[in-house]
Amino acid sequence: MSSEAKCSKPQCDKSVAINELARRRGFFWPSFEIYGGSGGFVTYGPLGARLKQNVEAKLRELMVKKIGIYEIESSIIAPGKVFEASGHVAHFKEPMVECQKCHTRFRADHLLEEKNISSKETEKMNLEEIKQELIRHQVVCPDCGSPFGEPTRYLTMFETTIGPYSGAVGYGRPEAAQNIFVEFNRLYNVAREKLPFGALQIGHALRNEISPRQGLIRLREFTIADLEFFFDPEEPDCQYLTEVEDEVLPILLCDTRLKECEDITNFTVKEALDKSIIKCQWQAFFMAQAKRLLNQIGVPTEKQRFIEKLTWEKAHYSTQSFDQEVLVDRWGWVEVSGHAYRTDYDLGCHMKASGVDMTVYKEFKNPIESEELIVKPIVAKLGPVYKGDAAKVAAAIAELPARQVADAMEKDGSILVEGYQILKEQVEISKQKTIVRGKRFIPHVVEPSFGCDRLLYIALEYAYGIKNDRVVLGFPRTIAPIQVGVYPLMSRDGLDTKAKEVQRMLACEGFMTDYDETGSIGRRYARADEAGVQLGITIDYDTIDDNTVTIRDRDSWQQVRASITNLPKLLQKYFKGKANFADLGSQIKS
RNA sequence: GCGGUUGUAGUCUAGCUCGGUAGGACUCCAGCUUCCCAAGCUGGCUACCCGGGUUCAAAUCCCGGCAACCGCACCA
Repeated sequence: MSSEAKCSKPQCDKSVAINELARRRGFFWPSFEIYGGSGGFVTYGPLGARLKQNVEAKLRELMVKKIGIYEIESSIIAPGKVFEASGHVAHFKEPMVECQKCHTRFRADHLLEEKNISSKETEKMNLEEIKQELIRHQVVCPDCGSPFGEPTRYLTMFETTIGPYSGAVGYGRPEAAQNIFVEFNRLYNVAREKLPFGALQIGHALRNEISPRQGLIRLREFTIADLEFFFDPEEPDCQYLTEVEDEVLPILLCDTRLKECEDITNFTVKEALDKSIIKCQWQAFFMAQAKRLLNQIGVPTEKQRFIEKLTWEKAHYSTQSFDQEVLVDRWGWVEVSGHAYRTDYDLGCHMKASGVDMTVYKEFKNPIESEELIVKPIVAKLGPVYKGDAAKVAAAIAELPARQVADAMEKDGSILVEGYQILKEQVEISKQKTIVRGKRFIPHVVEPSFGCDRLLYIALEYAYGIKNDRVVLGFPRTIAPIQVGVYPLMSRDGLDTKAKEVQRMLACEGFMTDYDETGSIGRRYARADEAGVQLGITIDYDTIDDNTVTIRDRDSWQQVRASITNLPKLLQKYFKGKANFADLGSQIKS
């Protein structure tokens, strides 16, 4: 990952300003502060929790509602077998060595790889063997040339025991995907045994990072949204493709990357598929939806890109992978979603490890009829001749290809099987018609996977703006954590009572509302802007007379006047994007 | 994990050299004032990261821990 746009002075850095604002206004802050804190854990406050819900709702809207994906919710802890089968136990456990002098740490397998010992071999070694190999090849610290200390293994999964028996190892899931694979049979049943279908799980995942930094970007406990979409590899067409085929995807191709170049090539979804840049229609579809998701939480297309992963960067299960990245002020390009074509890898692994059949049955459109030559030993005739060996002889005959037996009988009238001369009359040769009506296979999977905490951070960063020296969080209206703030111009003369009535009415109509009566009206507008409150409704003395209010737009600071009676309908249209701010009421001259 | 820097109210910070338990600004809360963009006045709440040591006395000096920031490493 490149790390341009780096800034040495933390002051001029958006992330510092956002973290400060987030703490102060209650979007998020480091957890467990009263005990000194613990790195890599975060608590979302009232505004943050709501913003996160709204971002996740957007994801559901694009992925779940529009394409009929099933959503599940399963457990964070899983028995050891699950992650042994998936390959995570092997891949999350890295042998490390530390230089005794300069204390730099290295991956032992990487060091041995330079001595032509493949990572497959090191995976099988225990720590003592790794130590011996390091000594044998005289591997020393590449930085200072000093010898290494004892190798250790670092497991990035959280390990625990389930129940009181220490033998029952459990792991905190490092991704939400495995729950879906493990439950495949039930889900397939619920889907009434039809492909394609997808399942989504949004939930917490755990990775015991060595050193989490970068705030919300890398956490030890975080929210992941894994979508596993199952389809028949022989019918890979996506029926919604026309909805996205003109969507432009900015892609940084492997070939470009190998030239040490970061130039982006723009493809429409259609082009990318035609030119086989993206090999799977569904994967292209999800990439287009992912691009739209980021657009809708405030990231323009020119600040997004998809990176085609190089062979050695791809996870063990994937044949083609793209990472979706967004340009972030502090850290450059940051991954927000991964799009992997996982083939039948995961279901295959769980099938093998559990012994449970996870194939699906597909009926052919036209049953395949075939005529097969059958050679059947006639045991009644073999018995009297071979006595005790008869069964063995019969089995040996059945082992032979039918064609070979038939040809020999035709030609010689007999065949030599395991030293026995078998005569024509001792077997029955016939043609048998068989009808194959279908077959069983393991579905293929494309997986879009999102980091929800990163999405939230990015929504905040792209909303962050400064207008007249004030911070304004200009969220897209569909994700604003508070939709409507209600303010009495004065907190007396019945204006406050009226304002509370209006707030209550709007809350009952289903809007996210806030009420604020302290300080001057200007101060309250400023507070609201900083929290990203989309609209402000102010109750003034005219309201008492004619039941109208002013509505203020957070982004333009313009105001219009509308009747309270019309508010619910108007606001509903506005928040669904079916009305503009100017449509909400009559202009007010300022 | 390693090395460097740092840790004082919600936020920004003064005080630390040379020990005598904290001062400001903004925010927040209450009251007054104020008829639409952080106005003003009065009052109020709130802090020395945690633990240990030295000392009559520690925000200050020493040791240990934790956390943050910057580099290194790590990020299946």
